[in-house]
Amino acid sequence: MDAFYVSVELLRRPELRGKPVVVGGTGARGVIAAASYEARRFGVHSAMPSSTARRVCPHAVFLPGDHERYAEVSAQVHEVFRSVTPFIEPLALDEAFLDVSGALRLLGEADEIAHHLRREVKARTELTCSVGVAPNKFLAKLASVAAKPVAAPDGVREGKGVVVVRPGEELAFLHPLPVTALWGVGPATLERLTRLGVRTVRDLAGLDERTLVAALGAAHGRHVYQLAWGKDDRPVEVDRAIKSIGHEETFATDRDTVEELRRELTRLADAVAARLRAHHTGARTLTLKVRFAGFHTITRSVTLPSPVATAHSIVEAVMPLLAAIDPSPGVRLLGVSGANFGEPAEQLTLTDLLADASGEPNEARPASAAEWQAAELTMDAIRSRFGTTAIGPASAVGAGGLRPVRKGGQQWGPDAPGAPPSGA
DNA sequence: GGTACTCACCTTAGCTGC
DNA sequence: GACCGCAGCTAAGGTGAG
Repeated sequence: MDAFYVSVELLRRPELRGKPVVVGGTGARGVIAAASYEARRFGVHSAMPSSTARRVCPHAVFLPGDHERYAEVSAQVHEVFRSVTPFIEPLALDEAFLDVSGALRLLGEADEIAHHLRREVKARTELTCSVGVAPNKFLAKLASVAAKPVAAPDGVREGKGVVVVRPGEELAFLHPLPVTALWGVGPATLERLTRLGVRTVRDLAGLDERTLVAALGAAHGRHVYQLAWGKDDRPVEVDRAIKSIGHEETFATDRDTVEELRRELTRLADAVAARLRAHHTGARTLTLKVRFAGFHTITRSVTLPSPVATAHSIVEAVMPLLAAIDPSPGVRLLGVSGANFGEPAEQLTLTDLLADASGEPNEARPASAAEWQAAELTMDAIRSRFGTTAIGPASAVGAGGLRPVRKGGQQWGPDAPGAPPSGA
């Protein structure tokens, strides 16, 4: 999708069409999620700090993001995809790989299918998308980039909409591109490649594979070398199982006591646990992430004997890691994630819980793991009926009241004080 | 001096068991 | 008993994508 988040906002605000519009964090610590092509002319791009964007494009209209709305539109787009093929690998809310090799007889050549998709997406959502067609995923991705509109300082050029790379044309398409076009070449790899005199994909393809392995490591070096020759045999994966679930949050102001951090940790753990239970799984490895005021970031992890799926168990396991950290320099971000999935040791259902409700009165003793699980299952039930703000762990409540964590709820940084919350 | 969130994957190092 | 090589696991950090 082209400038997806901005395009969705423009459906509600058509008077902003043709103007520089950006979507993202409104607070001092926010970043840009998407910029209209008119804003990109001034150098605004996604992941740019909002403060920088305001400086380089002060006349742009800044809008908070609405993750839930984008997910709804994304679902509509994916319905269009499913009308063409069941072989879909979602890459992001606004991007997916489609294996259309099985639809060729029914719908025509791949480029005809691409135009069909663009028409259907436009008819369904009023949004435009760009489609890349190629023999493999990596080239299709690059072709879709080549199909997009271009923002130059002198104006916005309309994109081709569809770019097809036919078998035999791969290297002619690929080799003139800058090496940063390759998947896996970010700032760190670029610096190493620049030291080897590499600027274009052609330069890279001209190197010996062993040279690349020496410079980038075995896996990365071999991978990048294969890509430089247009080789990518990864299939379109329809059911990619997730391997980790996590939440992290940058605070509007730094936290500097363990007690404050414990409250934040409980909120984050509650959100992680709820998602683990929604996936009917638990996590054995728990990772704590702390970013200090100076942006130095550390991670600490622990692997448990068996998987857990309650906020209580997560906090209990991670709290010693947090307690060993000195928060006095100020902590700007806290995160917690779970991985190494497996079935949680004690797996109650809501039915078990209701059957137990007639049991004996509680004594003055700490709650058991099963009781914590029962309590959190009850929270799941209440939230599914009354919404995520209906209930939360008491130990997570701070001066600002209950602030539930939702996936994507604070995607682009803390809101500006006084501004309407993102998604409002 | 400013840099979000989520997820995947890799590298390196240390430890353990065989 | 000491040592070596290897595999497997864990921990921490880094890189990259969208």
